[in-house]
Amino acid sequence: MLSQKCKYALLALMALAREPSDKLLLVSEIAERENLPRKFLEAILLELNRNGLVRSRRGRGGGYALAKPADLITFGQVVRIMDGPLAPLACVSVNYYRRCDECRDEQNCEIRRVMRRVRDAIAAELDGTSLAQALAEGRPVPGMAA
Amino acid sequence: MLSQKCKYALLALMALAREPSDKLLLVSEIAERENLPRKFLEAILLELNRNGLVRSRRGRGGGYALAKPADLITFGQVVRIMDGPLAPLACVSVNYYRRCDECRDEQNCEIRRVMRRVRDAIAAELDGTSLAQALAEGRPVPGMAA
DNA sequence: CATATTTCCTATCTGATTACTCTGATGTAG
DNA sequence: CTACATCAGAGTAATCAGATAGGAAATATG
Repeated sequence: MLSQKCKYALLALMALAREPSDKLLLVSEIAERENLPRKFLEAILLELNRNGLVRSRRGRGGGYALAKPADLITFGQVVRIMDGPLAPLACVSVNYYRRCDECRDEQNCEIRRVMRRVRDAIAAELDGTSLAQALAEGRPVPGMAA
Repeated sequence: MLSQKCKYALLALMALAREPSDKLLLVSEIAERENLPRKFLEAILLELNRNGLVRSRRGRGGGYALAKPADLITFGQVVRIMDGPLAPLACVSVNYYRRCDECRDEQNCEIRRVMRRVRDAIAAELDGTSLAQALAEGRPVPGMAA
């Protein structure tokens, strides 16, 4: 399960993705729109900023915007920043690999084989979906009957 | 990420799945073979027993065996028992559904839509793989060249 | 320049969860 | 009866989740 932090990050990023790329949103605006705790959200946006997903401007007229186009930010990037590995076991993680302490023969571990497939399935979805795509799915083409 | 508990449970179940269905293994035997903390494993097997995946016999000559054939025990069952929901968000969980507190319009949540696909992908792998299958993948047909 | 605004940064807090261990009760075979 | 093994529950230390608090730094505006 994703942490609240990660979910909030995704909600905030989607809110920014809905705006024109030069429009700055205040933390408090995002918090209100998405119904999120303001202070916590502030910390989250800070982290997203440090990781280059978001850019900010301080002082009056300041706020946050996406640091790059919404089709270049994937769910996978966000989850990895906020929660770490996508993989169900560290020993099948591509970006956060770590050997299992108890493991004697990693190559022939059946559980690992299964979990690798799970990891790949998760990564395929999350790395294959950008903020822009998620947004587009939500707003189906007008005139296209349901 | 799966908990250690869940990983240990899978390791223990795979160990049992390798044995003939009537053979009882001691907790200490499993712990030694799989390199797991004995007391912790004991608690885990107890939980698997309560949930009907494993059967036990006490006293001298006792031990644990699978409660049903290895092809009827799926990874999904084990993970749900030990760690709960497979889904990345509770609001897309089939077995552990819970609404998000901050959510205003679940039907139109774009994040939810993405996470539903992730959940389905995870569930397809985990519910689609039994202990028997995992075992079979590990032991490729002899005579079949690599 | 003064001031209001807004992000940036560090620190802290509380409660829950994780990963175990300990002690003893209960059941079973010989 | 007794050695063996699971069953049961409490206990514990460390970590993490989910926040909040308070102030420093930057910036637009008058």
